Amino acid sequence: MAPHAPEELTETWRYLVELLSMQRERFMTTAATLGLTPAHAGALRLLGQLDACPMRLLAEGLRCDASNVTAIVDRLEERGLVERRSDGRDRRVKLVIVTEAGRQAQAHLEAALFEPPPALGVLDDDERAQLARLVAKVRGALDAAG
Amino acid sequence: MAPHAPEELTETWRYLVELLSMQRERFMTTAATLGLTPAHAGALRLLGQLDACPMRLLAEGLRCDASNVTAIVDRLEERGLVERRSDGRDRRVKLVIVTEAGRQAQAHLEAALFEPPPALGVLDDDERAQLARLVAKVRGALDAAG
DNA sequence: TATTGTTATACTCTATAACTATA
DNA sequence: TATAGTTATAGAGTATAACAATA
Repeated sequence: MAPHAPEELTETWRYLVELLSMQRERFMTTAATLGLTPAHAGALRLLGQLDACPMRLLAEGLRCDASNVTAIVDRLEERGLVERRSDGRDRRVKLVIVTEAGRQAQAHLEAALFEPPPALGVLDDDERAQLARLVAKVRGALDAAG
Repeated sequence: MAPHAPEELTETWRYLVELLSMQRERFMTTAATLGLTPAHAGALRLLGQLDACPMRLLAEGLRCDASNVTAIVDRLEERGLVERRSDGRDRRVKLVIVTEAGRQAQAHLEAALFEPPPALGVLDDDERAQLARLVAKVRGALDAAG
């Protein structure tokens, strides 16, 4: 680790932060287009990682109280994006299932979040490879640090 | 512009987005440490760019209704981070002035937002220069696009 | 008449506590 | 007794409308 960050790196990082801020706005715009608040969009996105998710688990993932999840899933269900289904083994738990329409909404949200911004198109093949290598190296350090 | 983003770039961008997410948490943690909600912290940060900011202008910067700014500035004033002062020329407007304590809080928030994460320390001088060049190029395209 | 900041008010989001049905 | 989901309710955040002072 460097003792303290060099000026040059600070400036570079600042631009990256600005670039990524625009990405966040893109996500919120996409969510609004789908008629979803950021919270609802976040829930739907989280559901993309599990086939059938108990309400309780969803609350944990969203880092909010379980009582809120009821309203959030209500809303998503009204829009036909998810369905509630009983769990066969434990009749207390309700599983949230993403519908086909929900899958499409998820795809839009994922694209808004993770699709590289057009500005990256100015990089040529070599530069893209360079950038990929640098980011991979940083990521390696990140994973090692936990 | 590339016709569509190559897979390799998508993966690179995804890691960058993850890195920024951690940065956002760092900002919120710092805000909480200072006893500020994200909204209040954002207001204080915005005030760092102007010596004396009319309430109305602050509302624009925060992209919220002017009526909210009253409560936000009230809170910041209670904590001794800002002061309200009348404008000499137009007696309708009140200027928000950042106090010395406010300046210190601003510095903490700026650092949390823009200080490069420790993971970037794994890059050596050459790699830092490479990264700076690539990001500068992307930024150039971004500015050109508006 | 228009504008700045404020207040009153309503709607949303989120958290706590109490309730139900299961386990 | 403990747990999953729900409901009732209270607190913050944010928007609209009406108001007083000033332009």
